[in-house]
Amino acid sequence: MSQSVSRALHLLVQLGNGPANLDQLAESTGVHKTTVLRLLRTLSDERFTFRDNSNQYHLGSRIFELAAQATDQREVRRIASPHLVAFNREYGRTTHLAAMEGGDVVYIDKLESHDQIRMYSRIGLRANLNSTAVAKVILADLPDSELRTVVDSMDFSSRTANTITTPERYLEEIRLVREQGWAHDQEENEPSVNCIGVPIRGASGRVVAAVSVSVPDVVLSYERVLDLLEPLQAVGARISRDCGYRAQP
Amino acid sequence: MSQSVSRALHLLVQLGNGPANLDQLAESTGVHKTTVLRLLRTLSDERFTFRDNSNQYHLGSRIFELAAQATDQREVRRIASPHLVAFNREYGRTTHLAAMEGGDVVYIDKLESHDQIRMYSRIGLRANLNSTAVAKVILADLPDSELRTVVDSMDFSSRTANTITTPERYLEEIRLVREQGWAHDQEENEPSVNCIGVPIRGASGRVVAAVSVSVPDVVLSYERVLDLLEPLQAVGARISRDCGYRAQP
DNA sequence: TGCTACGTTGCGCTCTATGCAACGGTGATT
DNA sequence: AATCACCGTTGCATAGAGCGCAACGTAGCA
Repeated sequence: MSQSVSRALHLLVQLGNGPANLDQLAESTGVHKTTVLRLLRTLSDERFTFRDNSNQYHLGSRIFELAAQATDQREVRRIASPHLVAFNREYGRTTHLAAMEGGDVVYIDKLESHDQIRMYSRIGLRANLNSTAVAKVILADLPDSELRTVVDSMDFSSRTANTITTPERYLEEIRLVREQGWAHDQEENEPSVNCIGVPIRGASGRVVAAVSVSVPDVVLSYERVLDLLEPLQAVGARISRDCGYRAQP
Repeated sequence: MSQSVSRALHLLVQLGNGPANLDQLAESTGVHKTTVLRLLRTLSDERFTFRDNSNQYHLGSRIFELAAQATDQREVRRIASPHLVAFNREYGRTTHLAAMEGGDVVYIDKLESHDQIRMYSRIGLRANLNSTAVAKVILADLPDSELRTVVDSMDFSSRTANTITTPERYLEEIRLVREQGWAHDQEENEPSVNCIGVPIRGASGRVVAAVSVSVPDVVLSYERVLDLLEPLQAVGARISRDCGYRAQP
């Protein structure tokens, strides 16, 4: 469909067979040397390729980065599952696993609480960015520039008296989350429901998902929910480890 | 430099953050939705991305393939080194490690024999495609279409009386190599020098390099060189294993 | 010192890639 | 059940991006 893109991709595939120089790539892809040079420049700008001292082109670090991230994404749910089940069995609280999809934070797994009370949430549903612990945890890992973009187009509609409704207040909250490494939601998303969330990191070191527990305050007060923080962090660490994350890389 | 390529790469980077649909990608990259669609089609054609049932785009299998291949390439020399040293210490023969670079097969490591005789070869030097065991082993792993291309533009100049000088004869030889899993060079590259080579496979399953031993017939007859085949295959298997290769995937 | 091989650049033309506007299907909402 | 909104998709016409050519520069080799 798109000629130059197609050609660039063929170059990458070709480099998969081993390093090569301009002429070799030009011949094996049937593209003019000049064009190959310019395509490789673009590829190199984005670290999809690089050139060594002897003018040989190689596949670049971005390929590894993307592969690591993609693996993380594909695997989290499967890897997290047993840990979430164990956690849910022991503490019996509503447990959510959420991940970034496009501009949204989406619930990708959910375990119900053992008591009668059910939360309104469903796998596949979008989590409110401004009022949930999982969203805070995930957004906190974004670089500032991207965070800005997301926050700028965020819907700050109020869901309870505690909902954060301004960008300024939200960015402050994100600062806190970054500092302490976990997030809370004190009746911000649903009245009388408190929630805490922790990040899951993958082999790439980036946050790939978040786990949270939600508890109605008729069951546990906010202070008692905080007792769950330590075990929740432990679960998060275990899942991260299984996803290939190594602390302080 | 190249607008559409640059945009396509940004899409890949964006998808590294998680799956996304058209509109989300259009917004995050600042490119018109229509254009994003067309770029993604090209990317999907080459398996760099794919689309799931709910129209979410994800990073595709090609990324993993490339990452695996690139890792293989980067690591072979380092991984092979101790094995080659051990083999060379035990059998004392000239040992070569070669890999595909561009359209060439290049020596990427060499260990000298313990006797006085030295071969004319050097790390970085290109191996003759039509007359060396390492080249035969590496080319034998190429898909037929690529093999054809290489053979068509191959230099079949004769180096000894035994050198293969026709494409037909060479393709026949490759068939043999594929069948038996190793290659020989009976005084085809240098007069009075016999050689056998075996493949190294990486995590991707593809041949990423080849190891060979070369012995002047004043030192060992061709038949005695064949005694080295089994230990050489063992070394090849060990290196392959360390490169992440798992037999019969 | 001359030669060859290869990376690189400027230029002008062509064809590709792009944005627009409109269509159609699907799923959510009331 | 009906309507609406959302989102993927297509045809078209234009702009300008990408292309190949030819020439230059340079490094390595004989």
